Amino acid sequence: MTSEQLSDRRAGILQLVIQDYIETATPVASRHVVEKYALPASPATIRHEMHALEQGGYLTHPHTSAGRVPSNRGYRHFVQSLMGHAELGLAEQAQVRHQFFQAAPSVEEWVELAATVLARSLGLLVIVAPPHPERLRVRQVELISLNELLVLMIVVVQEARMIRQLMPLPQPIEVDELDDLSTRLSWMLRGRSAPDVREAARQAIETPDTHPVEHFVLETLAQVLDRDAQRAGVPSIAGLGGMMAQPEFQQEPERSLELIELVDQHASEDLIPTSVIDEVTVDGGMHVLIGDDHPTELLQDCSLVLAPYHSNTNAPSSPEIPGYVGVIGPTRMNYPRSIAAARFYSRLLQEMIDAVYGVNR
Amino acid sequence: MTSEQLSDRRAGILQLVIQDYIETATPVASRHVVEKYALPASPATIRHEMHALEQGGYLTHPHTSAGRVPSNRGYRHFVQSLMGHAELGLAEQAQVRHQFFQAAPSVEEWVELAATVLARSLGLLVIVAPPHPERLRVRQVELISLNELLVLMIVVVQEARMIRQLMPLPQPIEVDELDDLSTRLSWMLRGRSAPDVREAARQAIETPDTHPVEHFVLETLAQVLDRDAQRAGVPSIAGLGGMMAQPEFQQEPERSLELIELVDQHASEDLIPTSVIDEVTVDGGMHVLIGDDHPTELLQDCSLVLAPYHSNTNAPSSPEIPGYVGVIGPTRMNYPRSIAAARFYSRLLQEMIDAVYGVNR
DNA sequence: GTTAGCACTCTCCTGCCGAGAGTGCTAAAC
DNA sequence: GTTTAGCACTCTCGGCAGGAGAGTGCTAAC
Repeated sequence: MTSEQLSDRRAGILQLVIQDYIETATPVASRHVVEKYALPASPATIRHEMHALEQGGYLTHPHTSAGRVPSNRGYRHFVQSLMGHAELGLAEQAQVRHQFFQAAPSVEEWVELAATVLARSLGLLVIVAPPHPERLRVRQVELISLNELLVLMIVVVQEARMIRQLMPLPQPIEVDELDDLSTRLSWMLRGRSAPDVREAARQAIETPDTHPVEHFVLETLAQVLDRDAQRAGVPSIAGLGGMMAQPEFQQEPERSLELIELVDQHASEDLIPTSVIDEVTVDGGMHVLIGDDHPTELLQDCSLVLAPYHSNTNAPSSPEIPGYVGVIGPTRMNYPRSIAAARFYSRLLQEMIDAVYGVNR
Repeated sequence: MTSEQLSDRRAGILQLVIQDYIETATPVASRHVVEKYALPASPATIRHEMHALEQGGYLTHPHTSAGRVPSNRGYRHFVQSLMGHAELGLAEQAQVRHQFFQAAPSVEEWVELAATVLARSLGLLVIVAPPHPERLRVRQVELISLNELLVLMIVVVQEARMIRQLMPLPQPIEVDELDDLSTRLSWMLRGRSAPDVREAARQAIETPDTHPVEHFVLETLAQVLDRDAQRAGVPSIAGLGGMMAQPEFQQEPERSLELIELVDQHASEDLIPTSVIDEVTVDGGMHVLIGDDHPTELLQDCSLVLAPYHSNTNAPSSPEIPGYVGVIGPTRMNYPRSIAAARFYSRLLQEMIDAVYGVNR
């Protein structure tokens, strides 16, 4: 029953109601929609149709004498069938592109820029994550003694990153022993990643003659490889201000507070769980989660537009965790614009990264 | 009249009222303070004294039948005369230090860490800025042709930073002309900073034979030097969640929203204007602005604890803009703890930066 | 199938009242 | 002179009633 086809007029009314509600954020009345869009029918007729749409689960009623509000089902139908395919205006595209060229060409910079610019243009919460290698592989290890008990470890990894780590030693070590250690580690660990390094640490502790510092250094190195792989994927979050200015958050202070805390703590995993990202095909596939599609309870009344992307930067030997552009807003958000923008930004990021860090390098 | 000395008892009562208000965030009544602190006097007597304190401008009344609330003047007196000198507990100091050593040894990382950890421990808004050179001096310029009209400029500056910039060219240039240009610029601009580069650009446009791209590159270079000097000083902001959870912000949604927007846009200059920082002596001098001391209207009901610090990293030739640890909270904030913490973190940052990036490098 | 009319329902705003909390004042006690 | 008890006074806050407004649902006529 609830899966029947909608008549053309009924679908048209649904579309108008949704568009109007997206615009005004107030329940839309039958009379209002008739007057605003000059429909060739009376309010009573529209009421009739609205009633039917409510039966079908596309609209709801906050209370007896209020206008209609789209339900999650209504929004879903709108996104899948009613809304056309939109692209960002060319002028806007050009302007955004220009800003990207102005910025320093680093992935973190672009990710940050994408989040802030997109958030400002949509007035919603935006989370942008860079693509990053699943694990880092050691190319070279350098150990520099700062003083007797403090060593600076510099690790160059094959993924064109340099990692530094300060290490307070558990016991002193001679400078030339340290030099010896670092050349030996560079040779021994080239091309290896964290699990291998952990294994080496285990062996070091079992081998009787090794200096105790060696085990310590290996453990730290493994930690540092993991940590930096994580860090390479840290997303930027922006647009909290615009989001909190949305009327739905003005009403509910305690919900708002929870959201503010998540953003303050950069808890992007709570906003876009990895389970959600895993479900999405990377190649140009957009994903729209509406209302209770979203696993996080806090975002039950929100929608998420997700545009994943990848880069062609990393060697195929090292699998890559894709990046994404995510837009979070009330279910009442402007879907056509948000979807178009998320798609555009994700493609732009991919393009920029490939152009500068890509194969020709 | 308002500057008379307070009797011991009166000062004691003021202190109790302030402590209690800091704790409970509700106006404190005469009866309440007598019972809670078992004072050897009746509520009527305390009322009498409170009245006198109100005459002196140390306390206020939200309305006739409410308890007393400290005024800005009251807080000021508390901070200057009543509150003792506190330091952070040794256990906490050790724990924070440990976290700093765990982190990657980069100034941005430490600044970020300081902001988040301090914000979490105080439940207030924290802004931490790194010290940074006023202007950057060129050491070397590298121009790499990515394609016919796209060049990647890499600038190594004497302040041990590497800057990259993508440049879409206004017109094509031969690869060997480009190589030639980069070696000439490296030689010509070594040790120069943005104003000198601007001057060179001006001369290039007046000299007839120079390639038009040269002027363009010089202009971009000057911009990039300025931009990166700015960027080196970008502060970290954290603790919005804890701040918004403070009762004073629960009441006033529109004020909260403004603050959220400032934080969302990283508008640290609006939160701690440079004029405020300029007034503060750097060497260990703490600054506490209470209530309307603060120039920003939005923060009239807030206080700011400011602990500036500098590094010994940069050459004396290049003057340094100091860093700071700033704590922003309602005037009702816990001053002893906030001041002790800001002092500790600013010293720790200075220590860490000097140890790793300091003179011995 | 469409429409006008009308009763019905629900929200929202306003004003009102009483309880509660705390003070300010006064007069008496120490 | 200081301290205290007592009491009137003031202000806030929560609950409640009532009226206006907004929209619907239904019914009967077109």
